Amino acid sequence: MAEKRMGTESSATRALLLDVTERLMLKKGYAAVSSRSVAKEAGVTAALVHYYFRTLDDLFLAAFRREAERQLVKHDRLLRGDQPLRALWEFSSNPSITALLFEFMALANHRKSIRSEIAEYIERFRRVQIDALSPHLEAHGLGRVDLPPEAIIVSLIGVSRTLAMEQSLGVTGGHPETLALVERYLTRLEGPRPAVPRST
Amino acid sequence: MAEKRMGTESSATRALLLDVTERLMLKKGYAAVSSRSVAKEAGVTAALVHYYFRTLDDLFLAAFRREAERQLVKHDRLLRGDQPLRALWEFSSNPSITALLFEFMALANHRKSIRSEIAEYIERFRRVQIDALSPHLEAHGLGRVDLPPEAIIVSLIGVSRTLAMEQSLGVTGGHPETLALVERYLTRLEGPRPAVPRST
DNA sequence: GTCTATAGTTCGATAGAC
DNA sequence: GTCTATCGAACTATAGAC
Repeated sequence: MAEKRMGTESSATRALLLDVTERLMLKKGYAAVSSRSVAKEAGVTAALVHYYFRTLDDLFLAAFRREAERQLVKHDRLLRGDQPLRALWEFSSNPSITALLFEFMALANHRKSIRSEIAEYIERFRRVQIDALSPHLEAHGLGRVDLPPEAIIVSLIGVSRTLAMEQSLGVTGGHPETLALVERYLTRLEGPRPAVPRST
Repeated sequence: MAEKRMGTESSATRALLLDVTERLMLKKGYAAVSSRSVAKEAGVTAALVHYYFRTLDDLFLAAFRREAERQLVKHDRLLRGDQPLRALWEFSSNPSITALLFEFMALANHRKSIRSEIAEYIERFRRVQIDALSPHLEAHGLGRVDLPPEAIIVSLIGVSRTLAMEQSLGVTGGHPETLALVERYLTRLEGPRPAVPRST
């Protein structure tokens, strides 16, 4: 059987469809993404969406990969600065990135092909974090057996993502105390927050 | 205009529909919940679902409330034991409860009526946690200004939920080190894990 | 590269019979 | 309390014209 026609990776329309998909996921959730809703928002027809992405899963996967690669680049750059732990905290506190990751995780929970892709990327981010931060933390005498860099990183990310998610729901109980604790911890390790925040 | 007919709160069928809704959310995600899918799984017709719950939002809300109230009872009991912090850790590490909460949060992100209900319950859980744990932690000299109970609780929950979620995706990077760290921390504060785990 | 047209599903919600 | 029947809408995906 012959191959179905398909759009190329470099197409501007394809990029637009991915933009729209991301926007729609953030604003209305993954369940609001359909070939029709994406097409309408992009000003094209649903058939064209299927021309670039055979199935909806392909569309989700492409959107996830593109954003993950973008974030990996940004992530790498931040971790090479002089306050990598603080940078990691701020990176994983980003509300819209957290919300988007959350949508993809919710989606992944019930779609095999997407789950394995997301798991792979999370592991990849984590390896980069551990590689970048281990020497830095050990220089502060924090690589000790009872406080390994892996545990510091996972905890920091767990707390930041939880705060971000709860905040987007409007929950604030215990947040000020937790933020203050993290801030003291980061200051002790890497000094105070710079007067001019690092650029995004 | 006259009131629409509606089922009563005490109906066994109503309870069954809530059971099915919960099961379906866990297994296939909230997007797989429809009046038809719930009806089919419960062995009734879609019209009957609408007889008990006027809209799908009503169904979701009822399912959330019922489960939240159940968990509040369990939560209360656990926090009154002799290792409340460890109990809180285990409580919020429960994979299926975490997965279900996650589904509801994903749903809530884009449905106003559900969002406010979830936010309210999270705040309620947190107040109970703070009230129960503050005296306990202060007895261990941990209520100090620089390490308030609120921050300990939020951090512990953030880490446990993140580990649970990642685990369900198949991510394990940094988990062993983090689990070991938490275990050492809990042991230092409340002693070792009991030989026979507390019952659920 | 983009469209129209269409097949085949599934959905939310209601009216009204039993 | 539960069902059948139904409206009107939205959905995925494809074939084929332009």
